[in-house]
Amino acid sequence: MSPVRTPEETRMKILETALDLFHRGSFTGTSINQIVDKAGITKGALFHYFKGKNELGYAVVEECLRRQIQEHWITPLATSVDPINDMLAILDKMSQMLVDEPHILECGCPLNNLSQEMSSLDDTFRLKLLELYREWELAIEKSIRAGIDAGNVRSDVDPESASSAIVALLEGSIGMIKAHQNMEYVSRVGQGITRFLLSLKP
Amino acid sequence: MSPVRTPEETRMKILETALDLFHRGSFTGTSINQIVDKAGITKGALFHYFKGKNELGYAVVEECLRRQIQEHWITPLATSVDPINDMLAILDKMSQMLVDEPHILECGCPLNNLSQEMSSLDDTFRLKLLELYREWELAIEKSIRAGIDAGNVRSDVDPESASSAIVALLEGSIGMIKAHQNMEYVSRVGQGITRFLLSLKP
DNA sequence: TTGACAACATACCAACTGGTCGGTTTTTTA
DNA sequence: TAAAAAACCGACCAGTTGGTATGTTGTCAA
Repeated sequence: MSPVRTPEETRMKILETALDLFHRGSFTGTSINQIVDKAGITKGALFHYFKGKNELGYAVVEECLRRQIQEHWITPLATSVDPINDMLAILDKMSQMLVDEPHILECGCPLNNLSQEMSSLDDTFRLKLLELYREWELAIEKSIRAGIDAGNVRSDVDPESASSAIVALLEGSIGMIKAHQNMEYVSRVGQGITRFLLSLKP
Repeated sequence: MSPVRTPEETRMKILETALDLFHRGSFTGTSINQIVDKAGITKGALFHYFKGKNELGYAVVEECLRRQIQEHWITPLATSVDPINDMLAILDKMSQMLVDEPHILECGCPLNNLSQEMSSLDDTFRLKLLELYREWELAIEKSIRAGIDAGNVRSDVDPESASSAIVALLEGSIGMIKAHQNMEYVSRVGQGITRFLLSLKP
């Protein structure tokens, strides 16, 4: 007989439901009642695992969002010596995600959304999100250095400012995509991103 | 004797207070009570001028935010034939604004904030904000065309995708600045923006 | 088998939300 | 100058918010 209580799964269910609702709506705009309803649990369970709504948000950042960044950016770039082509490949995959999961077209990037919403309201949120951004930027920065050494990136590129600009361009683009909500804009801004990345090639 | 009731001023006061609170906080996170308190008026006055909170938001977009975009981007670029240098000059002015009005460092761009927050929640908001973005992009696009004709921009630059990427990069940058909240990051990402713009030069 | 504790459930709370409505005061119009 | 209309006030409303207190149920070690 399978156990009726699976605490790890319950916790995960809460985190994933919260992530999804924060993504589709917003942190402030999502109520605890919505989360417990959609997760099929009760407030008692939620407050058993998380001290409050903010703590739940922090956990979503540190567990869910960190995993996503790791998976999509940090791991693929970890051993890259040709970051420009590798990033273009990642963007191709992302672009495909926009087709497969259309709600991303409307809802944007969960990391960006949460950062835009909470950075000016709660410093703990801001710092936790900033940490993710730093990890992301550093992964790109490191790969650019490797790319320069391997002769795949122009030697006059400054890895620091380039990686910051790349992250800013990507987050800005996904934000604009959310406002446009159509694939024509996606390909238009995609061309712009591609041109920028190619301009870093020797 | 000066009139005790100045309806135009009252309406403006409401709009400006709402803009400021939406900017510092968010649309959803700002209550009507906050707005009327800070504006020194009452709910009766607010609902006399605006049917509801959403209508007030729409008016903020169409009146306040449009004016800001016009003032900072559209007018300066209207007659430009050297858009790269002219945009760099605008960015210099923006950078100075970050020093003079430090709350922009924390609160970001009101247009970007509202767009990120409301695009997936309310289609009327999205379309009104999108209109502003289109005007902004078109102003840049037009100036790039003029720049190409005048020999100040590379002829292989696609004005459409380039203008989209520029707006995305700028909005992304101001969003990242909001997460970082320090001037070092501003100059770092500023270098990245500068490099991108200069890469469009012949 | 039995405590002890973790894992839930549920009823409840004060504070706040956007919005309404009847009334008063000022301004404009006829 | 009278009446109509615009400008504004503030008490009130039903619904929702994040959070709590108290209880019940399942699990597992001793």
